[in-house]
Amino acid sequence: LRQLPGFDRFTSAELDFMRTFKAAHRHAPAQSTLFHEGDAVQGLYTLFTGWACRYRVFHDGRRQILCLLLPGSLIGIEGVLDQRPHYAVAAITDITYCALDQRLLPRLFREQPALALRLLEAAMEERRLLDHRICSLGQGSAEERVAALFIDIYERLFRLRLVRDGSFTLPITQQQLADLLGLNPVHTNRVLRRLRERSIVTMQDRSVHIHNMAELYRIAAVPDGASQCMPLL
Amino acid sequence: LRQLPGFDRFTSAELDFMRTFKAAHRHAPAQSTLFHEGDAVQGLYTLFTGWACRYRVFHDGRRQILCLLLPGSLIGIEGVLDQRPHYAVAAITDITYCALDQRLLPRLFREQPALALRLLEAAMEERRLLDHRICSLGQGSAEERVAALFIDIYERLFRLRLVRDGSFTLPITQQQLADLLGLNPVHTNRVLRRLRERSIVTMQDRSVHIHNMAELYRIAAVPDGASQCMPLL
DNA sequence: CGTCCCCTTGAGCAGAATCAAGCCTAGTGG
DNA sequence: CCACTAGGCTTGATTCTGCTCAAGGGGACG
Repeated sequence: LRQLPGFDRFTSAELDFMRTFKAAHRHAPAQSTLFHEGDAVQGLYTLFTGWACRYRVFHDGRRQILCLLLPGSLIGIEGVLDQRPHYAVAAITDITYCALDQRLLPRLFREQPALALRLLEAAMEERRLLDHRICSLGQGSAEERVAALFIDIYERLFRLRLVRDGSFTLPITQQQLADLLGLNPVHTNRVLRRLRERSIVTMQDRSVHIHNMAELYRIAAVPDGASQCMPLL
Repeated sequence: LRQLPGFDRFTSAELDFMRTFKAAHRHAPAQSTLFHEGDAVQGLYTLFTGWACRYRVFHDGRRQILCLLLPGSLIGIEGVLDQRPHYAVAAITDITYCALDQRLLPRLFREQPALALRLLEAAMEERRLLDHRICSLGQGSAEERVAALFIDIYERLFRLRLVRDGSFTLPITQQQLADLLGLNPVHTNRVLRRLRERSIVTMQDRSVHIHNMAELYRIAAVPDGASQCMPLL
């Protein structure tokens, strides 16, 4: 992970600092829950390998997956801020992660301001993802949502060097996909079929192949950064 | 603003530090844009009075309002992180805001770790709001979304002491309400009518009156913190 | 071999979008 | 002072996207 651009900007002093706080290197099996909504979180985690997600469950069983967590994702900051998380975190695949000592954060802010700033940057990056998801859920049709999600995942995996020839593993069920997209699993399936029939994307055996990236972007209708200067009506 | 709980936890040294970086106290008229998507943001703002919002516009004119900004909200952190925002910010009402010097942040992290930590807390609080919105947009029916949004705004205004007897001003049009909810304005109107006819909420002349809070909470179906311990299927 | 989970497909329904028209208020200008 | 306009709100009629219910197929695993 350290090899990757974006993860390589640590000074050796910063790395030493982190190591003193590294409490444990753990792993968790697929489908296990790291913590529930309202639990006291007992540490700050960094995901090393595997997939996880943040999610919320409603009284009646509906579930919304808020965010996919990929290698490098920080998990459970609220624990260190003495808050209770309003969401749960579960491993999707088997995962390995690093657990940092809870008392890290105050010292980190005092002694390693550059690292602290990095933390804020990470939070802003996550906000960007959440904003995109809100646009997708609020304005997108089913097809647009699926396209936007695939692009979102593609781009994150690309930066992690986990894409080969427009293909990547996506170890989630269609049920989970539907919970990400705010769609019914049956309808999700139909949308996937249509995208397959039009030779744009196929999703099989936990892996996604993008055959027509340009068309996928067109469907997703993502507002690109340089876009609109429209007034607020 | 300083009087309010949550805003009163500053030491005088911290206040002095902030003041040295306070570049200007400005105001902007209703409907004006503070910055567009992709603009270089020239400072860090704190909203003092009035309402604003973060939003994105699609190629085809669809618009999603990401977040309402209320007094106390921090605006434009990415400017200080040398990033371009992926969203625009517009004033809804006339607003006044404080502009802080751009070079504040690195020094703040070096010299005022407690303040820096506060910044991270604020970011986490905003993430909580975004997570709720995602749940609302992804899983909620039109009625649930409206109820959840009213509760969300109610709770934020309550903390700002801007609620009286279950009533508060909400200076937005139904069009803008629809853009927040990811709904069609026509349908939004119909939902409002139904809630009015059932004596739950009325929205008139830019102000909202909640007549039956319990029922509103029931409709919103917000997953409460203490809730579910369900597995991820 | 049977069970369980996941994927797939069909039929029918419902919630929300779209299209279209009328109303009310505030602001503008003759 | 009044006609005119524009924006926002309200309502009806119709369409369609996505949901629900239901059933069958295939692979993995005990």
